[in-house]
Amino acid sequence: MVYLPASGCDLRATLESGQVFRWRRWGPRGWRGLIGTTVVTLTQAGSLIHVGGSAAPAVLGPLACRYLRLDEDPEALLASAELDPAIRVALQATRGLRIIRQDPWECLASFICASFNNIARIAGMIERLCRTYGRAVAHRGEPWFTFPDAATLARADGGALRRLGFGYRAPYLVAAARQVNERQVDLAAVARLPYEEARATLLRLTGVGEKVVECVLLFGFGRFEAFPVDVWIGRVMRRLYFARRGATDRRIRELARRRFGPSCGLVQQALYHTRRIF
DNA sequence: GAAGGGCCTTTGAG
DNA sequence: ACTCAAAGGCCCT
Repeated sequence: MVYLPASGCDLRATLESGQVFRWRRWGPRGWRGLIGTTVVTLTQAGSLIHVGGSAAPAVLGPLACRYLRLDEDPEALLASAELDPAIRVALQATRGLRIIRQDPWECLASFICASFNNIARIAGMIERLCRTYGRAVAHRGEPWFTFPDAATLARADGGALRRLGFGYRAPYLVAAARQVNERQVDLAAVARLPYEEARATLLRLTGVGEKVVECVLLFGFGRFEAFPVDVWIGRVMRRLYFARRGATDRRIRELARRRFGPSCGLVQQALYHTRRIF
């Protein structure tokens, strides 16, 4: 077990803001889940974060630090943004919310499942996906399951996924897994591309459209220029900046990019989580 | 090339 | 039991 300085990170806001779907409450201030193949328990202890799990302390510390982005200061990004009062309120209400560094493939697959869906159901779907196709990792006598890799899901049967409750997303997920597995879209290469090229490349994936691609760029590739516009972000942004005028999601995203610059992703997640907690 | 509409599966929550 | 809405994408005008 290890203690890390929280550096302002609030675990609840970070883990329960809809960027990840696999963490479960563990005790009064804790969450348990997996980072890669390691079972990890994170506990908020004031200005410290306690890290336990199925690996040596020397591994757990850096793993959690990187995952929670404790090595970065979000305030630095916000310094150059144009923040009106409504945005400041959202940032204040969700203070401590970090953008997690997720595995690109897990993030991609998760957000393909997220389309026209709700978070409770997404979590259930992903849990069944991992139990069915993931690898069992024993931790203190309990089995936990890793997120299945692209090669495994590329061999999965669409019908089987439908029976797991994936609905019309089942064929999307299998198709995307094949594209990734066959390197039609090389995620490692995408990580090195400039934003616009990375975006265009990811959009070739089945089941990835204008909204999901922004989520993957933000949560999976750490591109803070991304600004996912879902139904809720669309509503609040239209109310704030497009009074009595209809605005397409594209226009909203473009306004956000101009206004919030490199902190787009942070502002978006603050707005999104604000409507979830109120 | 941009924008709008119909259709698609399932289920958690009220 | 019934209804509603959900971190949308695809395909066609």
